Amino acid sequence: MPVGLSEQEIERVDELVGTRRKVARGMPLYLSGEPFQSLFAIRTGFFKTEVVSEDGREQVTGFQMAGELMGLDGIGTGQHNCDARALEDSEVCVIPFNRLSELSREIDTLQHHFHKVMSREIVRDQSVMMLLGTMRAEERLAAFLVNLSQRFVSRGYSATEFNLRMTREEIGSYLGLKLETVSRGLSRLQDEGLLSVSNKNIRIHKLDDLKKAMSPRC
Amino acid sequence: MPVGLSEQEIERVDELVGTRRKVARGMPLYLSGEPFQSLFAIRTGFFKTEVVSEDGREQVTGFQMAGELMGLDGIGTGQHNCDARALEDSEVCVIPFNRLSELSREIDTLQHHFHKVMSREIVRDQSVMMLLGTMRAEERLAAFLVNLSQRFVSRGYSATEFNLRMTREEIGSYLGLKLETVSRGLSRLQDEGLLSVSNKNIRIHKLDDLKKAMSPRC
DNA sequence: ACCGCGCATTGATCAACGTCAATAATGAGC
DNA sequence: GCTCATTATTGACGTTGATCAATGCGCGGT
Repeated sequence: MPVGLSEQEIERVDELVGTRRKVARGMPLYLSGEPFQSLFAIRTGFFKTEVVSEDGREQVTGFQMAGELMGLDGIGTGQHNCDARALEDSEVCVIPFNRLSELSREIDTLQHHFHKVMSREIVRDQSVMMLLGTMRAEERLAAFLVNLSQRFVSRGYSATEFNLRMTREEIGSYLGLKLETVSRGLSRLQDEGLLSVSNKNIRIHKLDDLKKAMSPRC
Repeated sequence: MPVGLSEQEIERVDELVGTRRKVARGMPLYLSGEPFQSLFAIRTGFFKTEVVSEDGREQVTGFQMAGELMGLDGIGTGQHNCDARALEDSEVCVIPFNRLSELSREIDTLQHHFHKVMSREIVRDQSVMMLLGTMRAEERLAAFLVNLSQRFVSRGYSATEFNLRMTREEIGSYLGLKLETVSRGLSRLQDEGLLSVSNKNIRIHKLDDLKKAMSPRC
């Protein structure tokens, strides 16, 4: 992942991320409470992370796709603090954390890179807080779809046509809404002509207008 | 902050956090968009952090008190991504980030400690996401007060009697509520006999019941 | 290809919270 | 100590999204 390394350094980073692991759709990569030992970089596939509170409430805290790092929440306590579950058959690289720590003490580019990744995770979480704290249902949905679109396009896929890997209920959990509200919101965006929904397939017709729909009503 | 260092290491960490800075009530410690250079550890006082979105929406993302670290959000982009503002006259230690990076490459206890702090920040943000996504107004308020109580008690102050440093509006922004809802919620908790509110002064009478009030209604 | 269950859509109703408004109380600054 | 602006409280009403319910559809598994 990091750039600007020497041949030799690249080799050492490569052997750091030696082992791989396949996770079948629906199966956990890790569960809350399990001892933390490794970070995971997604090679292929799609995951959700979910926290469960003491009183049984569940909340999806994020959806992760290829190239993204999972498990950062476990460093602080030495135990994973959320469940990570594959939304489709997936493959991850296993990154033993103590070896990452050692290596990042020697390769400062790697250290910087790792710090940046953690920091961006904090910023990402804060923007979700803003979404949950200030946006209305349809705005949240628009923001969610625009975010997905951008992440797909940065991976070389279409910005305007993609398949959702998660259910309405999971989207709702992530956005702080009930699944019915998600469904209604999608129908409404469709009625307004911004996109077409057919189950999990999304075709965005007016990406600009969808971005505008993230802001308070006209 | 870290423990288990040798005399010499402690000395080096001490000189890392050399300079201090006073921030008067209402003044910013840093603003969104400013270049990121340092982290800040609060010595005394009380801060809020606040993000402002493109369309002008504001959201308080946290309240920080003595011993807590601010500025982690700036590492990823090299710019601060939120405003940090003092809620009372405060003093912070300035921690130049590149020197922290260097030193943490040499002192692995420091490195581990720093990674844990960042990770805990991620976990904290996720629990706020859960609060915003799943809790009702009164539950959010109860959770907020219990959290404050715990943080005060871990600093040697009373768990049951303290002064809020922030306005109802700031509490509301943090909890995704309007200030009127915050005010009504506090009045309601008072009517139920769980606590007494007099402006910014809070006296918790039944901490256990307040904790129960964080869960869905009886 | 078929079956069955999980997932999605849509409608009707309701409660929670937001909005608007009026008033009261505080405390910061002079 | 006084004054004014800021902050807080409370009420009446409106809106949004949750809840309850019924139906339909699609996809995974065999």
